[in-house]
Amino acid sequence: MASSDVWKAFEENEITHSVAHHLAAIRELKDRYGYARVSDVARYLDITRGSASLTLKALRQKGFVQEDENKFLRLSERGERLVDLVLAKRAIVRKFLKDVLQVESHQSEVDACKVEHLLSEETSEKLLNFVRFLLADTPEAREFLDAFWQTGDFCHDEADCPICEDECLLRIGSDS
Amino acid sequence: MASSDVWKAFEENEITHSVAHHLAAIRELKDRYGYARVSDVARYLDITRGSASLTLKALRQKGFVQEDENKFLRLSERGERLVDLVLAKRAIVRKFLKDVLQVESHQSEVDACKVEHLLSEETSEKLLNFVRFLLADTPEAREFLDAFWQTGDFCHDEADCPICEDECLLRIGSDS
DNA sequence: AACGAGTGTTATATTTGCAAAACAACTGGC
DNA sequence: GCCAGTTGTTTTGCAAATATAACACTCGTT
Repeated sequence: MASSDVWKAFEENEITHSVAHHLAAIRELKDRYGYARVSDVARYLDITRGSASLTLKALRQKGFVQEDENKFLRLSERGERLVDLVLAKRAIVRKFLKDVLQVESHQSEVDACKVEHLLSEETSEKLLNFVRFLLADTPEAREFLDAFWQTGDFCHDEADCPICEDECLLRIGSDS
Repeated sequence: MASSDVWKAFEENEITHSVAHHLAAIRELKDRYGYARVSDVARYLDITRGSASLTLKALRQKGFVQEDENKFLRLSERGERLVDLVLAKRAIVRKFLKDVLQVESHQSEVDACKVEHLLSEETSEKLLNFVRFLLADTPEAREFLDAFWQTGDFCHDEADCPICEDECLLRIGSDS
């Protein structure tokens, strides 16, 4: 009666959504303006300096962030690697949602941002490969995508849907 | 300097991960054993009865769960609709990860479970359509999938990757 | 009638992420 | 040199989501 291991894995993520964005903020600010201080991160994320100060202190203690002699922040090696992974995942998902599924642009941003820090390496690598293959200019990919985009809604008929053997994926399509 | 609206949208979800699983537990327990009480939910989720009691009380007050004269729980109309959506999203994502991307089975479960309650309706509907189209037995889909699965790793060469115009999706593929 | 097991609730504590406010340190203009 | 503005920290408070522990109720057995 215990399928608890799966859902409890939710907690066991390397970082939280909040932390991911603090780290990404440092990356972005340094890229754009050449430096990132606590206040800059706070402004960028639209939180108070106090909050940012606390979160960033924790990140310093965990070794993701380091501080200049002049209070300038930078990512440690670990921090860089982590933010690389997170930003890559965000980009991959966004690309997939926007350019393949053709989800509306802003919604793609939001959805990608929500899941970026939750996907496993395996999933994101395979999704990356998939998107690359799909958007490469091979005949198979082109023909498939053309057919898909042309079709529009494919199947809202519960009876002869080729997927719904084991579970019904259809309630989401019909009402809601 | 404020791209804060996107990442803050993370908080504005209809339900939390925890709530999604409490509701799903009621659904599952009623399906399997015919009833669901606070204790059953707690056992199923491997949390204490106290926690389950509090969470379920909140869900009663929000109108997602109702209580029998004999302390038996059941989902309200709204609760049923909500859990339908969440379980549909979980199933869609799992299907995509497992049967298209060929992510390892348990990892598919975990990743699907992590994002199930975060995806927008638009994204999940479009993903559903996509998966249906992919797994339907049309020549375009078959040929495309065959080609994809046969290819294995597609492109780990940063130079001439057809996707990486605007952003580098490659760091995830090369090191890590 | 009493006892023990199972059940539900409540009281209290912890953690996380944020805000608000108070404070000290620095900076630049005058 | 001084005053205003900016910066970083700290303290305090809050809300959500858990946990633990203590308590009360019900029921079946003896």
